[in-house]
Amino acid sequence: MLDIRFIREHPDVVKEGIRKKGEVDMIDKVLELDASLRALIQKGEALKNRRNTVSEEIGKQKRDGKDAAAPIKEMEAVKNEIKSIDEELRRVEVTLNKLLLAVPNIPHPSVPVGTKPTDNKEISKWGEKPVIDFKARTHWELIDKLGIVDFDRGARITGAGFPVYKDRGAKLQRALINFFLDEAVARGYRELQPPLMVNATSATGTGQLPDKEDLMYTIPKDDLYLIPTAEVPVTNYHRDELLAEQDLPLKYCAYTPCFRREAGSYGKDVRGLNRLHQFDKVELVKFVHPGVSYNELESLRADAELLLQKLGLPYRVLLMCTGDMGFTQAKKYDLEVWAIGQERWLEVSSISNFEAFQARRINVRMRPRGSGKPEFVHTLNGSALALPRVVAALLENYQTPEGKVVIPKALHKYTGFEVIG
RNA sequence: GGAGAGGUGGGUGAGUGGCUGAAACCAACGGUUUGCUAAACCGUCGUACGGGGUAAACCUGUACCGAGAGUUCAAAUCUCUCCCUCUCCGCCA
Repeated sequence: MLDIRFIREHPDVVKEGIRKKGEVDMIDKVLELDASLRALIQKGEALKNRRNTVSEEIGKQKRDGKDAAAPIKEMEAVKNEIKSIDEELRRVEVTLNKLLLAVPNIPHPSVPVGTKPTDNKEISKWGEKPVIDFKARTHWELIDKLGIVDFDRGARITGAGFPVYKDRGAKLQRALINFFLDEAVARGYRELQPPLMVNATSATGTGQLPDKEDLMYTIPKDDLYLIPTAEVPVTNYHRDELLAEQDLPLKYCAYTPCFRREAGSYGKDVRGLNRLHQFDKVELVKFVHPGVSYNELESLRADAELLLQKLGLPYRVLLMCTGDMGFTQAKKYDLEVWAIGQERWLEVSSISNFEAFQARRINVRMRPRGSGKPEFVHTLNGSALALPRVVAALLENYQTPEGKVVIPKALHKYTGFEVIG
């Protein structure tokens, strides 16, 4: 959510930002509602002022034993007027709020303007694509051969996109989760284990609701949502809190399964582990001072990149263009890892600065040192990392001519084995 | 799921219809003292949205004591509904 005052004072900047993201511009309507809301507030407040003054008078007169019938009569009329203005005000407020929740975050000036994947800017690359003298298998071919993930039985148990990991496949998952968490904790992130279901308020706070409801699995009977990412519960961890400036930045990491409906996906995108309805991820979340959020974004990116480096997986960093960014983000990087079997880049991390967009929705502020007024913090998050595609890249890039897979050294102490197959 | 107790400012916690935006304490912040630290003492100290002020200061209005509705001229305070927390019982991994 954007600051209504900012919208009021810089409508053109906001409209430009919305246009760049390719979203619907409802700013004129917002301004119109805002103006009538403020008119109603002023009218109502004048009447309430009258009510308060006269009521005080009545109290005084009664204490003095005087008759107060006349002012009481007057106040009955005022009371009704206040009530009808409040009702109208409420209606306008609800409409305005609904609209404001649907206004996207505006992109940072450094974000390239564009709508297509080719408008994303590659800003760096790490590692060399492996060179091999045999035909590389895809990870689903390797999985089939090694028997470490069972898609068919998963589909029988639940449905497509819910694989069962087994034997060394299961152990590899567990190893990666532990590796990612240990690395995060070593870099100053506090480990949280949050709920896997959230209520509607939390989902609205991070921006999944109202517009992305179809992304999530819902539990209608209890009015809950399965989390699509740990971002949702972890960012809401400090909802409605006033933080102390000296406690910032607050850095958290959390491992959770993630649940996504992914309606409408098809083709090679969904082969094997490329896109699942349930997958594991370690997420990093930061609450930071608004003045330093772009530095924090870079260090968050570095934290995620380090994992890929330790795993020896070649990757590239993309600065996402305005059209490829989500509704809530001001700036976003994607990390994409090279998978030799599929000969394509796989997104394994998405690292974003939301500025105050989420903080305003979830009402997380910090009190500046000294006597300043509370300010909204900035929130950021990044995957570090999403497991299935890391597994996919690991299998494909570290395969041997015989179809075995060598485990990178950084994982040995977590897996307890050095090769699969 | 059943019974009971409770939800007040950054925190603890007073407050049962008008003089309460809210005592007191703690924390925080500013200062005095001190060789430094600590302690002690003095002072400041809720948030949001308006209006005034060139503006910081400051003055002023309204709202907010879990959420919503109601009673009343007037609600933190009375009534109802809902949410949450705690205790006991039941069920259960």
